[in-house]
Amino acid sequence: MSELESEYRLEYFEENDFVRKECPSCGAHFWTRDHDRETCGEPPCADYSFIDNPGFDEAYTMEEMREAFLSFFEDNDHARIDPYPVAANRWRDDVLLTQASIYDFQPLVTSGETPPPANPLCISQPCIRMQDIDNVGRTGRHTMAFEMMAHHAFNAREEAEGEYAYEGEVYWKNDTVRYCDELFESMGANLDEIVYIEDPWVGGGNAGPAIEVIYKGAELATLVFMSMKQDPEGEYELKDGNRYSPMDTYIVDTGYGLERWTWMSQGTPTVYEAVYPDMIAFLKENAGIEHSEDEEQLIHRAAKLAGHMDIDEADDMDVARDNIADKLDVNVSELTALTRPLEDIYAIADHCRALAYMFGDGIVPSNVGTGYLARMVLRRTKRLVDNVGIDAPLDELVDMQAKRLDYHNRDTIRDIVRTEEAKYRKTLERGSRRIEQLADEHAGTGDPIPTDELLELYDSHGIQPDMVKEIAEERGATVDVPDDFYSLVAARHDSEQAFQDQDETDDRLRELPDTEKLYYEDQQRTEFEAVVLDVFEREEGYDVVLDQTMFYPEGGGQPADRGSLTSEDLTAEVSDVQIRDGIVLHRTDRDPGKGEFVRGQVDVTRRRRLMRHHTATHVVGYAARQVLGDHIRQAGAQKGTTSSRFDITHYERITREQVKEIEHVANEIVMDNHPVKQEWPHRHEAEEKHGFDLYQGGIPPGTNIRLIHVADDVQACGGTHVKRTGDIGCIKILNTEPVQDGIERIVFAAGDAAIDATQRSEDALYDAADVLDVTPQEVPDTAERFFTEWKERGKTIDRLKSELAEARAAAGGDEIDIDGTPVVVQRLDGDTDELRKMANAFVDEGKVAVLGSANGGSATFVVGVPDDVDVNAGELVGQLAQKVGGGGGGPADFAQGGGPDVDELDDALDDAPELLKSVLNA
RNA sequence: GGGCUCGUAGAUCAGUGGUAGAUCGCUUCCUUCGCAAGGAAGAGGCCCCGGGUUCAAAUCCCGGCGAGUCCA
Repeated sequence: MSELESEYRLEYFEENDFVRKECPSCGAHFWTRDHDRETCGEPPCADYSFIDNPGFDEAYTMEEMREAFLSFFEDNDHARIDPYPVAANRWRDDVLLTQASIYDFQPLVTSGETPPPANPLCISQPCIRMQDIDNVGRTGRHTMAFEMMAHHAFNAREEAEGEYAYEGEVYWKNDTVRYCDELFESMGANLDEIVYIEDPWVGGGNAGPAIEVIYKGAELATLVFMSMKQDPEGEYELKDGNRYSPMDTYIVDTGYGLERWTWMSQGTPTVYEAVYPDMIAFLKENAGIEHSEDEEQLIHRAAKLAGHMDIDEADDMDVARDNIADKLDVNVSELTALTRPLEDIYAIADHCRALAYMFGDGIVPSNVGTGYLARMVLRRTKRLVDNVGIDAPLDELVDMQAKRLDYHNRDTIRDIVRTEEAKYRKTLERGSRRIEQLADEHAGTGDPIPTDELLELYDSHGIQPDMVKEIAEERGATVDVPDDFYSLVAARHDSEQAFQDQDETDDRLRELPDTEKLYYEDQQRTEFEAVVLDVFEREEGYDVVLDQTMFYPEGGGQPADRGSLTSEDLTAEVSDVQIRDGIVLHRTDRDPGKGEFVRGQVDVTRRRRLMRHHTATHVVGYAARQVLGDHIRQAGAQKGTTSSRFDITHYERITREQVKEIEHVANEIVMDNHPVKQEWPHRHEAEEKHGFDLYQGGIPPGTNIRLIHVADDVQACGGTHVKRTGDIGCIKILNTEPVQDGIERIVFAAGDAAIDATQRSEDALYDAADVLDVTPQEVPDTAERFFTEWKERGKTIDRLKSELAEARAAAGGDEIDIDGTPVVVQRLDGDTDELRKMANAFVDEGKVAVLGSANGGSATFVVGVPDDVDVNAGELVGQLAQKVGGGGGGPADFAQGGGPDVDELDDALDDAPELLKSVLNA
């Protein structure tokens, strides 16, 4: 780290008479104007000194503080940028949630491939961090949801001119620190109390020097100077043990916590009271929490020490609590009783904000991805709400935050919360029953409920061990939750996933120029001429590279075109088309020859069908959004020639009624015959105009992107489309199915494929009608009638068999007497059911029944024995069945068996009296 | 995406290879002025679907469909 020391010797520090010091408590190096300062000033090396003693001239609300920050940087020539969604997986696939403002510009802007929306810029980016979830509410300063205010500058080294999407240096370290100082100054802060701690930053393959900004005990900002990338040959070894080397781009990445700044300006006991005063007041009142003057005092004093309550840093929460109680000279349990409900309330307000962000940005609860995170937060919040005794419905609490955040889809958000809450309630009900059952089993034994059971309850049924303890102990069972419970859960899941290697790039391929894509110029044309630039021999066939092509390569869920390439000498069939780094590869069965002129012919019928389905996909997506709500987003799509599937995010099953409505809306768009337009605007222009909903099928790289307009629907899309919606013909939804929790699949057909599909289902109906000999309209009623009749007949047959069995039994059989016991041995070819009924009938008359049958190619025996006769039916059947090459068994009073040797049946029955005799005598 | 659990009467669930069950609910009757409750009788099951193993599958095996849950 010492290698980085020079990185922090800034001219700005020198000019303003800062001194560099080492904290005697934690060893960190820091810069300060106060030459007498000793510690770094950050908890646990110091306490908060701004509670009840705000660090700024005025108290700001969160909204005011955001505006103050952004306008400060606007006045300093930064462009103000609108925030991005919290669902970062909408533009990158390496993370789920937006955790910092720099996430907005990774990876394309930070790497220099795409220009930033402005340079320099400022933003206030909503973020969600799940890592600190256990600290939320307790430390007074941690939140899961927060806004990271930031200013960024994207610099490129002068040597690298022209290689990146931005050039030269905007500003670097000195200006960044100066801005920070000036911002503090504009708020009326005491500059002598600001501490700049040296704290190198490493993460995500990048690194650089960084400075933590501490004021009155609170970390208010982090200034990161991202300038290095991971490199095994690099000259710097950083704290993660890896080596790093300088990059060509270097980026100012700052983070100013909006909530902390607001808190600092108000000096409330906790950050939560500063940022959600109304909601906290509401929750307190609803939960019936009131404090006396003395209690209020105590809470304030505890808050100043609460910086020590950090699960990561303090070894143990209880120790930290003890510490605080000790310093305040009060009883720990008293303090806990006072602060615990407050901590829950703070967490609820924070969690509700996180949920509002998530659902507001279109995340749908699920068992995977961001949806799962949302579900976890919601369930946790629900537990807290119940715990602290708040009776307001959860959707109302979330709505309070959604309203404050000004989301326009509040009805959907509430609906999602209610649906999800109901699901959780069911899970809890199921869980309670399971626990009660388990508790009753173990209550008498004196042993605690086994840990395995606890693990399964949690892992397979989502039941918290706390809940098991609570319910089970009420029923007199003991529960020991092991301390390492969650690591035991983790142990059940340890399976490594293999990473796929990237296929090596072909050097010869890289030399070739990008293929000119004629299919974008005129999507209706299917014939073209081209020059063969190169031919690669593959295991099966050839990959042909042309200078230009009409063939659409597989992409965006649209399958590749097929067709042929014809030269003077031969015609090669094109069976597949792929694109690699801008070069289109045509897979053919013959080699047309490098340098040849060829005429390309795309399979027209196939292409037309694909185009219809592709445009139809946009239309169906738009219609689904109209019918189901704005949260609908594409979660995957695959176009085909006979049908296409389109996966959408939705929180419940799509009903039949909704399907019909979607179909109507979609076909109206078709009938209105809207033009389908394409354009290639600059990506920033497009984003500004249409927002992130543009990127339904993923984010394309590049400065300009292709937009497809279908009626009011706009999407970034690289596929081929029909000219007007009327060309689709018609759209028929064939099916909907759940792909995973929170994602529904719509299967549909367009154009002639829709007709084909409709005809197929009609055929099925007609065939069914034919079988039933009724009209198609009568099929449902008739089917129901038949099914009911069929069931009734089954019952009738059953009854008749019983009656028949009784009648036969009454008629008596070849009854013999063995040692005073009446025995009937009889062959009667019927099914097992009949034999059983007859055997029962004989037994009712006090007779032993030995019945045999040859039915369906095998021999069957049933033996019934009255209670007062000492014969083991199971054994007897076993012996009889052996004679026909099979086996059998059953309880002592009633048994069945059989075997394949039907011919031996009569002999076996003949032997029955003898066998019986020996069993009786035994 | 991966792991685990579960699909049996209207509901909740027993049933681990040998005659499909319990509780609640439902219907009818009795008791009651009426209700709650009680008593008696009864109806109600393609044991999720399709294969396989077996003399025999609700039960065991494989596949599918559906539900739940945990992890990334």
